[in-house]
Amino acid sequence: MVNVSNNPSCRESLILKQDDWEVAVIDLFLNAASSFGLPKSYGQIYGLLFCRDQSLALCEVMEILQISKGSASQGLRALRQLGAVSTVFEPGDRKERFVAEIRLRKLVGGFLREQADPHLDKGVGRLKQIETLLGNLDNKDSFQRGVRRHEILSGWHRQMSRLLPWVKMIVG
Amino acid sequence: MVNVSNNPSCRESLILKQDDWEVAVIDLFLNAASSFGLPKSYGQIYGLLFCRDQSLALCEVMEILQISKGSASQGLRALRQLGAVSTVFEPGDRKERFVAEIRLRKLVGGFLREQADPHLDKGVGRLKQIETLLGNLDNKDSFQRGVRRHEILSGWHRQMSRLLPWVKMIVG
DNA sequence: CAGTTAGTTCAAAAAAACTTGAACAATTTG
DNA sequence: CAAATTGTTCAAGTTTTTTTGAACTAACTG
Repeated sequence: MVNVSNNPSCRESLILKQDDWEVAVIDLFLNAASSFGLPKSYGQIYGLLFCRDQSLALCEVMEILQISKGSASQGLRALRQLGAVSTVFEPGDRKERFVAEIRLRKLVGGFLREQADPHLDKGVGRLKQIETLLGNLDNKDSFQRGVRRHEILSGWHRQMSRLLPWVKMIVG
Repeated sequence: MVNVSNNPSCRESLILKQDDWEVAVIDLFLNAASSFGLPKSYGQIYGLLFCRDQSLALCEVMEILQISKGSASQGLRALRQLGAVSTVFEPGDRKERFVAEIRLRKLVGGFLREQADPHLDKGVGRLKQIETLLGNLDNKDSFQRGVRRHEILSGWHRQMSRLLPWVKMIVG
């Protein structure tokens, strides 16, 4: 096995080789990422790390997946932010190395924290804004209709807020 | 109040007028649609119908939201498919008219049925494919690693499948 | 049955999202 | 401290998604 890498600083040999099953798993995560509204490259990166026992460095991720430095850097940062990957420093190595978080509870928790919770918070602000607009209204019919809609939305908001803790619990 | 419409066949007067609070609600749904991975126009259309007591026809949706016939047609079809809008025929009117479904349970149920369930089903196929690829493998280490990953993914799949009925229950 | 009207379809245009890579900052090594 | 290494940033390029609108089908109407 020769060094597939063009970058002499990047680790050589077996680590840069992907098995067929790994390609399939990475593709699975690529699709999953899309359907969660995340860029495909995030899915690929997570999928690669998910497959490996050993941590990988940014340059290895780049070369195995054939993606640019920018994508790898941004993807790894976002995944870390989501709690889906964590960093490891190996002694005598300057490079930051990455491993996948594989506990579903942590993955779901991170996703909800970073994606769902902010939406619910923004929702509170939007509901307040709608109240304000209803306050400035003199048309009686429209006002009553608006109040009813505001009540419905508030109810939905409450139910969604109740749901999230259960999701974390059932998955965890 | 004059007829805002350019299309003489489309209903005139008050119905084409939007209040400020309606604009805000429509914008809320526009954003919500994006974050569920649906086109923004779907959110706008749903939001408009959500605000109204009276059913609206395709041409009214077009004119109020200032979107094209194609968008309105496709959006209404997709929303109906999701169970988020339903159609009404008023006697003596050839046009199909639309109203929003506002029961959260129905909305969530439709979304899960059309979006989540198909992904879980596809997941079964993907897991089978990975098994097959592992079968064709002679490298012992890679095989064992692949089997472990397959087990993890199967576990996740099972947990997600268990979760969905609960979501429908808690929201309903 | 010719003329309207309601609604669908889909190729092309527009907009949005994602990726790239070169310039940059920060750190380490000789 | 100069050179090398690691990683970030972001404007520009690419790809994907969404929207448009003109051509079309179907169904009603006088």
